[in-house]
Amino acid sequence: MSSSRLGDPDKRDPDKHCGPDPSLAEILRGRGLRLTAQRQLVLEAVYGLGHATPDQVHAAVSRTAAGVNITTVYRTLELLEDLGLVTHTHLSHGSPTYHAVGEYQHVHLVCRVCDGVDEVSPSVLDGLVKGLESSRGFLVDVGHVALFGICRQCADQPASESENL
Amino acid sequence: MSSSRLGDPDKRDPDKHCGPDPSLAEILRGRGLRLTAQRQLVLEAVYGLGHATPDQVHAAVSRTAAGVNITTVYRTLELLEDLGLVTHTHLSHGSPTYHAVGEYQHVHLVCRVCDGVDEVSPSVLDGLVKGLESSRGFLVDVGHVALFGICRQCADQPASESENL
DNA sequence: ATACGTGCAAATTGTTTGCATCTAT
DNA sequence: ATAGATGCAAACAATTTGCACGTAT
Repeated sequence: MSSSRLGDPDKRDPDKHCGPDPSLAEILRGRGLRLTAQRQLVLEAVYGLGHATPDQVHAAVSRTAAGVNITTVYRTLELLEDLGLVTHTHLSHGSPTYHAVGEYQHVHLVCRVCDGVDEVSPSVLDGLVKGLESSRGFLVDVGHVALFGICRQCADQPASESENL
Repeated sequence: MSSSRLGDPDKRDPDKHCGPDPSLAEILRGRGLRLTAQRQLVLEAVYGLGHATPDQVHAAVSRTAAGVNITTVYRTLELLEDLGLVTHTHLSHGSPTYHAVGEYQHVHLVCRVCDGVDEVSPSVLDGLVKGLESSRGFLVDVGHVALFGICRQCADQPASESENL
């Protein structure tokens, strides 16, 4: 509890993400909310991790500034989602996966066998999206698509030696 | 709640599901496992419900035969999944959703606003599936696709009066 | 008769809530 | 100075596990 060097927005590549970190303050201010070290850290963690569970975000944040409570991570993720800076999806079991909005969009390919998560361009969905929009009026949230199945490696293997991670 | 008519495989439309209920016994036997009332009930519940959480399955089973423990439902769902009779996906938050394998395939359209779940034919995915298979060698599990977005009704509305279910 | 299955309760794990304290503004 | 934010602990909810009893085979 000495002087924690928390107020450090650009610990990582500033141009690595399109998310406007500097504007976080403005967005918060606009709502009468406060800019805190924790909020910057959580947002940075989401940017840096690509996609991560609350627990993983907490771990990442803790690496930089120990003492940040998991409760705060939950609350902050919820807030950031409310602010439109991040969203979450459910890749496989358990905890939700958060990722930055505005981050380059990608579709998740989750392998049922090895649990690996791959990413592809959302353009693969173009046809599908148009089809559903015209036939059902359903607007697909391209940024949140997760497709489950079997990846090439696991499909090739005899399905028995998939014990290794 | 007197004599529980447990051993009753076709309480519902026998041709409503392609899942071979009668063969459950054989499948179990083949593995040295036992056919029990609970297992039949859980399987029937999944067939009847279309897709449901463990809790909903438990409720449905309890309606027919009170006293079946939620623990057993969990264990049985896991077993049935292992046997290849059911699978689960994650539609929105929380608990997983189980549904029968072999059931007519369908793609879920989950509305972020009203939380409604719609279904469409997997044929809408044909192009996508082929594309991913050739480009990535990824075999999409068509039966487990959930697409999130906004349904027609919610898209039309001014986004404020979406309070009604 | 015997091993598998079930129910019950306790243990885990993930997430939320209440409240006193702390701090950005 | 003051309302909002955080940390801590307790409350919750969902799922899993251990174990003695029950039952399909």
